[in-house]
Amino acid sequence: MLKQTVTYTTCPECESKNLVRDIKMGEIICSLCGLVIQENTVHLGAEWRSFTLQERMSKARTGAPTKYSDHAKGLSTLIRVDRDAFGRPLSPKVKQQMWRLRRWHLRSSFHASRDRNLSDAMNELQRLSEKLHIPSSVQEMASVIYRKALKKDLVRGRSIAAIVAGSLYTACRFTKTARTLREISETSLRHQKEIAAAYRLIVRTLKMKMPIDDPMNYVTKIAEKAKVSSDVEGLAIKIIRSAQSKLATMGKDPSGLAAAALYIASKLKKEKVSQTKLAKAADTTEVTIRNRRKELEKRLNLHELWTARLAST
DNA sequence: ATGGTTTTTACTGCGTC
DNA sequence: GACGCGGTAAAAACCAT
Repeated sequence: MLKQTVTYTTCPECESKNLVRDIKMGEIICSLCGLVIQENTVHLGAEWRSFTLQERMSKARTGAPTKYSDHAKGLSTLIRVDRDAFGRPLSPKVKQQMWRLRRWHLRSSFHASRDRNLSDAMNELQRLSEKLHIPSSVQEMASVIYRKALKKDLVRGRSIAAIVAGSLYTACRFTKTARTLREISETSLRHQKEIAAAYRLIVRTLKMKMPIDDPMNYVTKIAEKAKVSSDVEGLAIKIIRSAQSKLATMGKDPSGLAAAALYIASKLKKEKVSQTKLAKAADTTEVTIRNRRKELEKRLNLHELWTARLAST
């Protein structure tokens, strides 16, 4: 098979310059639309592929719901401190030595279990990041968040995969990387609710100050997915901005709002984009787009839309 | 647990290509 | 007919209390 040797600087699919070289997978991908531009060398990821959930579950060695509490089971050999092998009481001096030994025993196995937890978690994080094409800097941040969560004992009694997904989502939100909770939960082994709970837990206990989920962050992603011109995209951004100043944006699904803004913009520019397309790109429904559109057109009356249009043409 | 808000699902009629 | 568009009602999901 012939290898493609052309090197790109922009994504041929969406014109984005945001290309990422993924060492592990040995390929170059567009971090916005996820297109794999160049597949070249060694593939260091998982050697198996899976097509159904069941298959994935059975093949995955990393994502198994290993519980933190399992580690107690490895500790069947407790060192006794009060009596010797014949059941006779020990002298205070020996007793003290035994306490020390016991403490080290506990401590070392604790460390071992923590290491295993961490390596499991990092494997899972790697898997998710590959599938979702997460920029490595964001992935790095997710791993830091996970370590902090581990230190705060948040993983005990919960599934590692859920906390990992939660950490990843937190990192995405924090860095304004446009990945929805649903996208993440669909590639994770855990359910969306569980991951959302993990996210809230992480934010709360680590006292992270999160930036609000800005519809603006989704505009470019949706625009490129639905193949909308950058002209329309710019207008959509203006629409959202003025909507935000008019406080018409709170409590609403941000990606739905972004899609509606794009829809209005495309209509104003007579560049027809169907609701269905936008809805699919935004991972929402046509109804939501219609509702947002109605609200937007009501709040920012036609006059403003016209001036916005004039300003951009 | 519950009630209020938002999104989704499913179904409708209308116009156009 | 197929498609896009707009609306509605009811179910489901979400959130604060």
